[in-house]
Amino acid sequence: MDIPFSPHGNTLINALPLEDQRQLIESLEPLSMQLGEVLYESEQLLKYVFFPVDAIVSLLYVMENGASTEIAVVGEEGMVGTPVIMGTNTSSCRAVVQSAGYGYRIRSGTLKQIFDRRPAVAHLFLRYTQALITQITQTAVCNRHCVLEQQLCRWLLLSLDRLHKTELIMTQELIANMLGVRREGITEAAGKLQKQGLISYSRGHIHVLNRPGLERMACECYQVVRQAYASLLYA
Amino acid sequence: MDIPFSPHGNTLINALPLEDQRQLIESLEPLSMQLGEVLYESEQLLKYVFFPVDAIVSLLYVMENGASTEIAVVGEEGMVGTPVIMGTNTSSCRAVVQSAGYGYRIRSGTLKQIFDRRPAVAHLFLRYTQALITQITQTAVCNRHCVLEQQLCRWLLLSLDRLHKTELIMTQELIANMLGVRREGITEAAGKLQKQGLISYSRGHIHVLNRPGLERMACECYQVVRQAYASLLYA
DNA sequence: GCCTTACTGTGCGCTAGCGCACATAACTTG
DNA sequence: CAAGTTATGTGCGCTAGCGCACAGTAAGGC
Repeated sequence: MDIPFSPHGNTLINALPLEDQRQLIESLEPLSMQLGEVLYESEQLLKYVFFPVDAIVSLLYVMENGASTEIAVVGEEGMVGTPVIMGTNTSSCRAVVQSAGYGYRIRSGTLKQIFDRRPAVAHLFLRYTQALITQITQTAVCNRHCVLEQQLCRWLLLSLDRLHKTELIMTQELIANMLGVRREGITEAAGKLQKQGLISYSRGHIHVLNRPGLERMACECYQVVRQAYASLLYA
Repeated sequence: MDIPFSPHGNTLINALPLEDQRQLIESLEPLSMQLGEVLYESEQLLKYVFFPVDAIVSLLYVMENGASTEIAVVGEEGMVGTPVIMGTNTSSCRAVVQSAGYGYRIRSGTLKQIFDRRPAVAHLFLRYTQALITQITQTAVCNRHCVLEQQLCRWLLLSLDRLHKTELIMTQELIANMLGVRREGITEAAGKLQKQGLISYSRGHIHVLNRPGLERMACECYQVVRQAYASLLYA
């Protein structure tokens, strides 16, 4: 396969000791992730674990009536399929590609073996999972207490952090599905942000014009999550 | 210490192979947990990990403005302080005793050592943490999409499952703080349940009269969590 | 037994977000 | 470039839950 990988690859993998990294890379398989692609379905056997490079993946819970909520978002800083290392072989969430790009995958069994035999891998991946838990926690809090406009800011910032670009390619419809709200609600909230000169919106293309402003507009939830990921690598 | 422990103790500990169990029990220290007691504060060093026996503990996130949300509830089926085994020494949540009772505690460092050296312990505790993640996930979903009355049912059922009694001792004020809603909202929702003969309420004492009815009234979120914990021990 | 304190019930105006129905407006495809 | 498709903007009535104010009412202390 001939895939134009980002020069930086996946942070989680890069942070491993060289020896462990080599062991892991041997079993990695590059793949391209299309917008909307479902990496795994809820309650389905997790055949692979994924490491995004320049793609973003959403962990989405879908209710019986079709209502959905994004529980967390994963990019180049993490992995998709943490239940595998936790010793479970299914997830209650669906994993959907939210921003197309590239990444790696590895067979669940292979990863679990490496995880069990290599303490440094176990240590780092568990710490990552803890950061993910913090993100899920803040999603729960934010869903309860923050107004839509703030939630949108948090969501945009989390996506920005994982894309390293100022342009996001996503429709309001898509964002609404992720946040579990009406599309019209996003139109309104995004309109306000645009009026304040923080973003510019046009048919599926969002340009972030003033990131610090966006951060000031977001609720505290964003900073909590950011902090959790920032401290991940320093211990 | 002479504490009247429940005959059954903590499920998580009981499920360990005898050898591992003995190792763990050596370092356990019994303690009584008072209603409202804070086992650990958010962002504070986790000195101990706790194993409730007949107490229930809430993991509570408190926002800057004082608004709170319960993220998960832990009883005799689990442990309080999972971040320790994940390799982090703080939590973004506060742990508060929601129903008084007894339990054990163990020094974080000691537990981490046992976790690192005993694969069976690691395996079980990680599986538990995954079930906890499912609970947090459903909290996020429920906060977004379910009406208060359903959420109250879910919450009552989760508490019941951990108490093995039909009487809960908790005020509406307390429940409101846990769910992150107004006390008046609980008055109204509880009133409806009472009118339907599902519970009877009086000044801090809730009697569950019709558990199956309560389950039918709850949203799907409860069953998802229940299922996650049920399958925990069978693999 | 009285009095304080804690718990619960109720009413009322307000707001955020929902559901629905359209009206535009911009890409895309033939 | 016409036509269909997709994305966004807007309006309107509706509901759940909030914030506040206050009225009962049980429980426990002295």
